[in-house]
Amino acid sequence: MSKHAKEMGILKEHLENHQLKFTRQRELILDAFLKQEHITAEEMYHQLARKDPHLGLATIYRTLNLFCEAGLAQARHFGTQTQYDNVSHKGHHDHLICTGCGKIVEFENCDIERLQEEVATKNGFTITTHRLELYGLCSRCRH
Amino acid sequence: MSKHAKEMGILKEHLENHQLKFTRQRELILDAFLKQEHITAEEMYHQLARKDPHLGLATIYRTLNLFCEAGLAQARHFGTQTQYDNVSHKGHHDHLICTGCGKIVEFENCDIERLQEEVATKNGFTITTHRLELYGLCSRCRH
DNA sequence: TTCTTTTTGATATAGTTTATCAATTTCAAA
DNA sequence: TTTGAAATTGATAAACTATATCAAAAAGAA
Repeated sequence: MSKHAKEMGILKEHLENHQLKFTRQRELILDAFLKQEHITAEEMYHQLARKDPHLGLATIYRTLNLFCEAGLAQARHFGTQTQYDNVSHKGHHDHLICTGCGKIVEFENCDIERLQEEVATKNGFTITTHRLELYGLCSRCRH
Repeated sequence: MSKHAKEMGILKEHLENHQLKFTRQRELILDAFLKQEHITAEEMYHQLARKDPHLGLATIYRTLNLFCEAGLAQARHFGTQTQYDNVSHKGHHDHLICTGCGKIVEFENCDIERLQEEVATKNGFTITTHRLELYGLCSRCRH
């Protein structure tokens, strides 16, 4: 049994529910993906080229987008590229980012999460995930 | 005197401090920009094409990036395009995004903003800006 | 006005992601 | 196990966004 049995199960269920097929490539890409916190399609392409030189870039893109639909990944536009975040690694923490030195502090705040739910409900939405990033200066950079 | 005298002043000061010149195009683009909460370069290109058909797309990009440097605008990667947010528009709004149909609802929540400040202060940060995106399904896509 | 520097518009280029399509693979049914 | 319809893949073309290039035009100080 694989180390990633749970996520593999989520993927298989998604595939079944959408008349999609379980392939060697999808298994390979999921295994590689779950080892990362986040990765770009290009990075994964080069990383997997060693294991399977014939794995095409288009397949990587298609598969990572599939993972997003299955709820295993989350796309995030960063600079000019798209980062695919590993949702299972992520937990529920948000980020404080210092624009001076690049320092990143993770935090969790239940009250904020509760208010987010409130806003969503008020607008008829059901939240599956979210992203909160606070940009500013840390104490050292402010001086 | 223009309706956007304050922002025009900020731009002119930035231009002077950087040996840049005040041009008809920069004035035109700033006027159009300040009427929006946020806009893409492409949208602005089409919008201004009616007033000045010869205004090039490259100039729009250059100028919007200039506004970012002057602190008048803020770039935000959204979907495949870059949104240029109007900073002078005080009520910073956040986004509810439907992963089913792509529908986007803007919202504002003072309580959330207050809690964000709290978190930042606790960690020694001073927030200059933030990004909050809630992903989920709208009422129509849930059914 | 003159002259130097910056800017502009048109377009080429770079870089990322998606579309296309013949060949291959999957998987359920026979 | 074999068959066959449907989905997937790999290679590559195409679409798209944003930046680079460069001759011509405009800005602004002298």
